[in-house]
Amino acid sequence: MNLFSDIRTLVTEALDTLAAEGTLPDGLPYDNVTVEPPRDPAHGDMATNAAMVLAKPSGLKPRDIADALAGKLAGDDRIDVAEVAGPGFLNLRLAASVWQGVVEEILAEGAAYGRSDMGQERRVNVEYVSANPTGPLHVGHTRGAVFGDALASLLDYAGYDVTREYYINDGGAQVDVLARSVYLRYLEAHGQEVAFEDGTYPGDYLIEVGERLKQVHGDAFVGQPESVWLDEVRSFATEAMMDMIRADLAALGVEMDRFFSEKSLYGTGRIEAALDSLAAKGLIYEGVLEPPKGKVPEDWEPREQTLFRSTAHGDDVDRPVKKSDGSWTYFAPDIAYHYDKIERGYDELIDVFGADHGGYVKRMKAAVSALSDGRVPLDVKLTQLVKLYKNGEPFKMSKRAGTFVTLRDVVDQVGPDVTRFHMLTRKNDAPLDFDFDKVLEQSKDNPVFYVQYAHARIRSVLRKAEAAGVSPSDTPQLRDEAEVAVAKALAEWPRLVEIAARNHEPHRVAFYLYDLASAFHALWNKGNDDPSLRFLQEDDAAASAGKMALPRAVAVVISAGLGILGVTPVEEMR
RNA sequence: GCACCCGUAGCUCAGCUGGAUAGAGCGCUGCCCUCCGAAGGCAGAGGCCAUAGGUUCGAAUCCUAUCGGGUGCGCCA
Repeated sequence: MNLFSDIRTLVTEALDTLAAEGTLPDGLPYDNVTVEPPRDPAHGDMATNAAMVLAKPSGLKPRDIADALAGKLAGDDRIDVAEVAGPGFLNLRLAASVWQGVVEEILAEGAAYGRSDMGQERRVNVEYVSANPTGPLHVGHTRGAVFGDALASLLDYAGYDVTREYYINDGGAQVDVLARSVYLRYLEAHGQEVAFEDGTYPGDYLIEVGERLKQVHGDAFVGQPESVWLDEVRSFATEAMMDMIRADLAALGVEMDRFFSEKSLYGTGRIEAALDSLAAKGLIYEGVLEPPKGKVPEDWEPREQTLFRSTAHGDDVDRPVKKSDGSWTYFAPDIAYHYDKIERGYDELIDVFGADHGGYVKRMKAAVSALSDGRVPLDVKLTQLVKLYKNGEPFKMSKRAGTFVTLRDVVDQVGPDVTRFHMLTRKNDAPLDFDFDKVLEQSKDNPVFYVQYAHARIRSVLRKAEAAGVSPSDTPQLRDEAEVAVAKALAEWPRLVEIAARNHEPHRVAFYLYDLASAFHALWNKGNDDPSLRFLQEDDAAASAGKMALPRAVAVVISAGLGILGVTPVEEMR
């Protein structure tokens, strides 16, 4: 159930009636008719712009339409007052029974309240993290992981059929570098002195991998040329890194449905097939790119390459798919990968990248548009930088100095719940401050705490009620405006889910939960002054029973919201 | 030079498919705090929504230009 869409239906039905009666012309488009909460609560509970939107197509004055509409709506028992205001808004004040009904509905539906069928089971592939398998996940990956995972859950909640996917970049030169680095650690494990030159990964996390390589292969690779060991060491090392990455993700509570290997695209004709598909559409050609305007690279020289005519699908310049030596650019397997996703039948694709890959968006969209003939939309979400702080002081990261902060560092210090919630307290494309101390602070300005606290308070009250022998009623009595305000916040949840899902913006859920918690805490605080507003009515089990309904409904919605964010609601805060 | 993202209160940021008098937290000012669960509560001040045009009944939101910040820009992924 969604109160806003219910009322909108009421409005459009009233419009139909007016049309049938001849007050309005037939066949007016209702597409732009909205029913929203007005910004100013003094304007009522809901407002519709129907009269203004329909004024032009009907040739009538907005106020005349609004007056007629108000007359129709006033007859519905859900509407207390319908009044015309401003340029033609129709403000609706809903009956008290409506808000009571919302709470009853939530208690009846439980976790299903707020779920939407908006997605119509359309298949969506959300690709996120996709970090190179050359080391542990760092903070930047953490944000992408949290964002992608919450987005996937949100879409699932909104009725989509979601696949969570990780693209393993195990086909390029960087995994050769990884293999050589592990080989050095392997030699080290055999007691040799080694030097880590530029172009190798000196990280300590490879020491163990070198030792395990020794355990498996003994000294078989010692003193041997690269041609002997490279393939074996590369796959050994890549798998070791992916094991580590999977464990990192698990620590954060992220579980992928599928890991897709870039390497699996090579030597299998998959890349060729994808490019053939583009070639068949006349989008592949041999050509020479113009040098970039302004800042020309020093070693620039014109060169003929195999190019994808991405400009035909909205890109700024055409993009090379082959290097001058004939090997694929990194773009080629990416095209093949997205071709694969399209062939697997997804209705919609979402890629989550770090903001430093922003320059890659247009060509990827162009590729998907070309490969699917515009049928499959690709949305690319970029996650901005995470700035780390400790005690309010910027925390400098340096691989060299060993102060590199990994996902594991973060999760070990503050836990997965705090990490996840805090990472969603900003829009994905806004930079995020992450202070190791502040995110653990128990105060109102820490949304993580504030929302959890609301849930814990409710659970505490319910435990006390149970101990006092109160059997909670499903029928609330909402008398005070603070109680009604909470019910109104609850009524917004289904609508919020759809807005957040439509925009691919899970942070909206976090902000909503903060607002809901805020309304709940306000009611609680009011109970401090006015005992009649307390949930537990001393020595009055019957009164307490009725008071339990509202907080129970709040707990249901907070749990559902936190569930989307991947955060566990707590029972107590001690 | 070009592309993308951003520019909203002193600070950090929300702001729905365009909707009415633009919101929250911090900070600031004032009052309250013998309160189911302490990690406080209530109220107030504070804005040319970067700037200038345009679209329309209506623009923080859409379009154009300009200014400022960030990111990226053919053989790194």
